[in-house]
Amino acid sequence: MLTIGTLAKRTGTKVQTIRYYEQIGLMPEPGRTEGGQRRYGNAELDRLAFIRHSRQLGFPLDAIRELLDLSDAPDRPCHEADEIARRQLKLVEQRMERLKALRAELKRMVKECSGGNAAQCRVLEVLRDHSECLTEHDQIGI
Amino acid sequence: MLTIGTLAKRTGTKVQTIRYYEQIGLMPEPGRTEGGQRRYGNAELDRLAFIRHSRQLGFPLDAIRELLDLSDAPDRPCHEADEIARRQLKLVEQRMERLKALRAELKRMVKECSGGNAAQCRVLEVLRDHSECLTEHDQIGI
DNA sequence: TTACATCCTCTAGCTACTGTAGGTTCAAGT
DNA sequence: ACTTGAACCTACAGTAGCTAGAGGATGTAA
Repeated sequence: MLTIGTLAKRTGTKVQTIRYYEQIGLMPEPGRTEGGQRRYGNAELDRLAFIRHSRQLGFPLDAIRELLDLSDAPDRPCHEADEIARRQLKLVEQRMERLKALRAELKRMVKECSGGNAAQCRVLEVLRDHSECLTEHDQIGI
Repeated sequence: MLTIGTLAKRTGTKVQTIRYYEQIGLMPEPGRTEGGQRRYGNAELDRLAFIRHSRQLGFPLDAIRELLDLSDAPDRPCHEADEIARRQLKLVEQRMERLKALRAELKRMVKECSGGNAAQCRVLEVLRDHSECLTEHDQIGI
């Protein structure tokens, strides 16, 4: 049986995060000692590892919830999981494109900084005037 | 004089966002009509455009605050602005690297999906076991 | 004058956690 | 058996950067 602290260490999670996952129903309510402390088994360890790994791949908690449901029902066809992964892949690719444009713009800003004072600063100038942009970057969420 | 709605339209901002910027001190308190409605001039339009453009380039509000301070003091040397931009560029480059690794992993997951049912699904399997990863991806914030 | 779009304040909610306060329990050492 | 100290407990507040809604006031054109 594992304490919450041990579980946290094994999965690279903070203790509070585990309690948070329990609160939102992503982790089950575990057994308790007489004194009221949580104790976990291997099933919970696996489940948390799954959650953490999915998070590292950028899946939002909602998607992870769906994936866990699928994982709990081995008979269901897997194209749903595939679709969730494809959706995530698409998102990642969109983010990459956006970051590429931003990087180009930032590189240009930094390169053109004259090193004088703020009045002539190209960095500030570029920020002041969107029309100077070489690239399009129209949504804000990165 | 511009109403808040016009200002919002001109800068591609939501009305609530402008009020939020005022609340956190990023935008100044504007003049009001007798009835209490906000009215803006061109200085505010420029300032908001600056803020929005900086946000689109991924600068956090704190950095934008610093940039606005610099922008308000044309005599200060510009290396501070340059440094903020460089910091942002570095962040963007880190994010790109991370996304590249994630994309590789997701592509592999999707490619190997057998199309059977959840029990044999590679997507779920890869998520279950981090050791199957081909790439390292250890922080969560994307 | 009337209609109605737009404005106002205030509050709560979103994601995914993280931190803190104040108190309890567990396990190891003596 | 007793003490000590790390780890646990709950509950609440805070983070970034907005966004949405309620319920009511104002501005403007016909």
